[in-house]
Amino acid sequence: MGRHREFDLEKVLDAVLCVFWRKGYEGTSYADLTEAAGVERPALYSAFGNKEALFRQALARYDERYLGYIPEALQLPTARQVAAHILHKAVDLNTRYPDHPGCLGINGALAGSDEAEPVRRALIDFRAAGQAQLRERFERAKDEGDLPQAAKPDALAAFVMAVTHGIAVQAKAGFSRDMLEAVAEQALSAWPAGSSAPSGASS
Amino acid sequence: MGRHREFDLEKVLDAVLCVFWRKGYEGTSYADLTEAAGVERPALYSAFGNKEALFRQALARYDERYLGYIPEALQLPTARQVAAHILHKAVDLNTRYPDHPGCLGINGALAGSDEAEPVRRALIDFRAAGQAQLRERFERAKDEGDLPQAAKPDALAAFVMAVTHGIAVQAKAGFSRDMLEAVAEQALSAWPAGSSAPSGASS
DNA sequence: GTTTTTCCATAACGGCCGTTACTAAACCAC
DNA sequence: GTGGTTTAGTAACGGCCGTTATGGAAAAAC
Repeated sequence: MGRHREFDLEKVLDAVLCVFWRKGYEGTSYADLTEAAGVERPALYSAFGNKEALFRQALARYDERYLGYIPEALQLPTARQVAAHILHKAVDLNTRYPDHPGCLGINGALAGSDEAEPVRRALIDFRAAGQAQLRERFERAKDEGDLPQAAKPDALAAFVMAVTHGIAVQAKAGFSRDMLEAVAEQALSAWPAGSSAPSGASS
Repeated sequence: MGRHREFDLEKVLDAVLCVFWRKGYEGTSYADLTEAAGVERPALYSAFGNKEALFRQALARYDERYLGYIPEALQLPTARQVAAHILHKAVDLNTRYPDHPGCLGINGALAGSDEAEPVRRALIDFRAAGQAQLRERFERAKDEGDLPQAAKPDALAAFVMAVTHGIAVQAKAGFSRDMLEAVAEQALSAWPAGSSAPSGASS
């Protein structure tokens, strides 16, 4: 039934993802995308739909390829370890690729024209989902005595996310990995102590 | 000699500033600007120069009109008070105007097309200048014993800025003021204690 | 081998971008 | 009042945007 596709869908999506990561959603043009992917415009349209659909698929791939450390972190025994794991992995992710520093969720769309509002909304929801996972994990920690009864899981989750976002902003500004590690360490130095740690030592 | 300007330069700049604040640099078009300012395009060009020059003047006005709390904070007696003042005022600034939440420095340009790189650079320098002020202030605090000898002023300054940036990102995502206050408080809860506080109680 | 279906690529679409001639109007100096 | 000068507003510029119609090449079906 007809001609075969001549390019690798995943490779193209990876190339597209890197461009979005570096230039944001609105800052990326189809000229950028075709150059990076080695595929002409109509092929991108037929394979992924329009620009917004393409970005959403790139975001999903970003999640599965680069954000695996979050579910990883959520399974650690103590809340502090969860936070530490997320913060340090975020530092690493934000500085690992000099060609596209920072993270897609922050770089992609903070401000921009009205037309891109749905995409910004998608990114906000994306971050909110991660934060909700974190909050639930901290609620469990509170039940387990790993966080003190006075701890506010939603505030702690928001704090960890805020530091993560701040790190992303600074990574995009060119901060060194060491400096970002120091930021993460400082954020952790005030972590509330619970009455009992379920298992393992702190990271 | 010649015709008089029919509009108030400062009012126009304020209107322009609010648009940039809300939509970022690249996301703002001259159609947006003329509508908000009530002034036609050529008038903006003759009064402020091109779009980049206009943005830079808006940024300067943002500094003098909304970031006065930073020099204010730098004069407080203890480093912790400095950090607390900045964090809480940042929360306030980021949530005070529902029409343009977040802060101009973050909203303005995190990612975008290559053409806007000079503007992004200007914003990065802008933030770096603030961070350098903070670092110098913390170095003084270390000399005064207000911060422990082991404290790293540059890391502390980067941390305060990171939390500030994270708060800006979250404000733009619609977080409540209370939640952002909780984030700021959590950031402060780990503040390193010095051997002596020069004067006054902690905020 | 012909037909049919699918994909690739050139090229073009209308629309908005930032920027600027150009013309008319308003003001000062004389 | 007249001339010189600065501003205001209309309208247009070339260029890039995201998107798509179109025609030819390639592979499967018969």
